[in-house]
Amino acid sequence: MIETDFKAETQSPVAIRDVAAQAGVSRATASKALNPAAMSVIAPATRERVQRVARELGYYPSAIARGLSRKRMDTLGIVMTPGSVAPHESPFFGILFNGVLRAAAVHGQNVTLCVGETWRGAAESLPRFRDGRCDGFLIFYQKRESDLIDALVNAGVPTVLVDDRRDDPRLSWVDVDNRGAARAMTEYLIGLGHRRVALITDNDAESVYIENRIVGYREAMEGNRLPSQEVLLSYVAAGDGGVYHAAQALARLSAASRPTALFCASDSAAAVAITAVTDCGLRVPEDVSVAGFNDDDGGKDVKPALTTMRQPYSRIGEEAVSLLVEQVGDISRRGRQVMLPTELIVRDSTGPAPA
Amino acid sequence: MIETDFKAETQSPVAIRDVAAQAGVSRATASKALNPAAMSVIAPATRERVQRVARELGYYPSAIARGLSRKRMDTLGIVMTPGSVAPHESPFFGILFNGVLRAAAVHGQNVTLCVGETWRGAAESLPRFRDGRCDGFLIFYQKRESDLIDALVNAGVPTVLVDDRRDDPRLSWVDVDNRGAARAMTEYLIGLGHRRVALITDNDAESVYIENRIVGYREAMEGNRLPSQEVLLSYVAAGDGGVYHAAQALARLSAASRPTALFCASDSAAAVAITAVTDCGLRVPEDVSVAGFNDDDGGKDVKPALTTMRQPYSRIGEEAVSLLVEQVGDISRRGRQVMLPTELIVRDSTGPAPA
DNA sequence: ATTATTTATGAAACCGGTTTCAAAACTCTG
DNA sequence: CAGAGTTTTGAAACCGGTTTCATAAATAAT
Repeated sequence: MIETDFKAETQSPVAIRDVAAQAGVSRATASKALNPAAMSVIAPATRERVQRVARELGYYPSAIARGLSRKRMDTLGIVMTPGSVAPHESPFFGILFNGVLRAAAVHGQNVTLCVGETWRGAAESLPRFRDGRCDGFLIFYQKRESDLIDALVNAGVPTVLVDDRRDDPRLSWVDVDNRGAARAMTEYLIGLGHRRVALITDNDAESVYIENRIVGYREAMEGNRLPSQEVLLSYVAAGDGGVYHAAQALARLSAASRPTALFCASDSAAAVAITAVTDCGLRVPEDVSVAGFNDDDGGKDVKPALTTMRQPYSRIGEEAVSLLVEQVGDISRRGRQVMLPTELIVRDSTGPAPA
Repeated sequence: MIETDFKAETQSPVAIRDVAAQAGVSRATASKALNPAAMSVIAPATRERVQRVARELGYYPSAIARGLSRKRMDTLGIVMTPGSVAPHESPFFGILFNGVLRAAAVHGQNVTLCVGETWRGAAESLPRFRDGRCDGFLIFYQKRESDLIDALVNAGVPTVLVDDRRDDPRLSWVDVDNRGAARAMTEYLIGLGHRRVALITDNDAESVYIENRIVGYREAMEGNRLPSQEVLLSYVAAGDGGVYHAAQALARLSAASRPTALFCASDSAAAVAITAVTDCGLRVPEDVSVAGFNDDDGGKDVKPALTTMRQPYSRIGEEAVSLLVEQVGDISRRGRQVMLPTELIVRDSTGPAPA
């Protein structure tokens, strides 16, 4: 056991009682004099005296004590999977975080990271989610079978999902129309004359948003009476060179059966696909068009610059926060859904189908 | 004002007093029966009864109440600049986060994000750092003039810096030897026969780690009696096409004065530089070698695969956490420094200097 | 000058746990 | 079976704020 002779002072050693004593008022008065909401009740002279004393004494209010009494911590939790900050997903998180953090600041909310150590079996992590630290939760892109969401919603915990449409009417979510966007991208490629458009995903259909992109792709292909051609890679397989190999396998098919367009479910997958195709001696976009999704991975810097579907990540983050804050204030306001528009960004990696 | 008829239940409505009452014991006994540390003091029969009742009632302990009484929240704060999750920095954060989160879990600590809204003027954000929410702070790569670190250290708040060596003996930090690593990379390029090695940074020397990389580069150049050639771009300029233009400007110099090697201070900068150089009709690495730093940006997938200096991000995160946890337990344990080794990863973007 | 109002303040309870310490209930000894 | 020793338990104080409500002080009205 470690012996210590002086204590850390994360929490200021001067409490409101000290301020009150020094200013010659009661704790109640000091509290009111220091809080914007109740401030007006206190006589200006008293208020200023208390505030001055607080400053002089170096008083820092305890968020914990306040939280205990107010039953509100003004803190939002971001729930993420242990591996969700994996390298190839991180650009996305970076951008989303910025939106979330900015919006949270506007609403006067703090943000904390909550890692659910296990996906199935919410029971295990529920205590950490219900310990009062957070007033509500933002859940990003969960696997379909996760029971954490249900557990939280059933417990009446304010929760906003950042993920494609779920059917529980008690659940708030915000996302883009992944299905429509994937359909639009596919239609765009078909419109360029491509007949063999292959889909490569670097995340399997366990994620709802990927599932919806797959469906959107199929709708477009079927709507045009074209056969679909899909390579659905798991998250890990994709990170492990899977995309490269898949793209190369497709590129090596005979000219008659080789897809003339590759629709990748993420920008990073698209970047890899371009490399793979080029390595096979084919040109992008002259021989094969390659399209991405997200517009998150510096697609401008890829060569050729990536055609992709832009997600309004900042706005997604902002909307999610405001939906959540609303719900924290009044739980009956849950069950609202926001669908944000995507934007087709045409750059140089796609072109007319080869004659 | 919004009227609400039923309340959110982030915090469980059943408190320890309810468990105690239902189990027919006092709050004190219930508390002990439920806490691993004190559990052994309670008679097995009583303990089990209390635990069963707690389960049946759906009791979730309040971290807030516990924190107030224990004066410990078991929470570590990660301090970051508002823009530090910018797209081109995010891969790095993603990786670092993983290490931090994993280590925190091992130590039973929660992790929260703290955004300092302003760099100069710690006074402004200090209240948020001293409100008791976090037991200590992890500060990532600060600008040199930031006074937040001093403010925290002076206040006796446990703090660990993830950044290159600082001189305050009260400060704990962990980082790689940026100076040595940059020197090693430069020496490696010189060893390949390059005489004109240019340095491009996508962050100006206000950051200590960049400053040290610059110094390391200069040491190597001067040590070999070679003139240095530096393009130091600010963070924003770099994000704004600055790296591309700088690299292209260098590539367009006459063959006699053109650098034959580009040492970029980050992988993303290196990736852009490769594109820029290629766009000028030069080949990498035959005409110009390009090296990166960090090994964070999927350098394997860049074409040609990037030679770079790998940072042990996971270990950095883990070391930082354990240094901090140690300090939270005993503030006198501050002032420890850990320097981790980097590793030169040679891939295809560098080669012998052209004859 | 007295009473009615308004404004300012503080005593006390509360939020939901933990911890200390004394008392109560056992278990052993002799 | 008394007395000593050990194990269990609970009353009460505490952590540091907020909030309610009654009272005190100041101001206005009669």
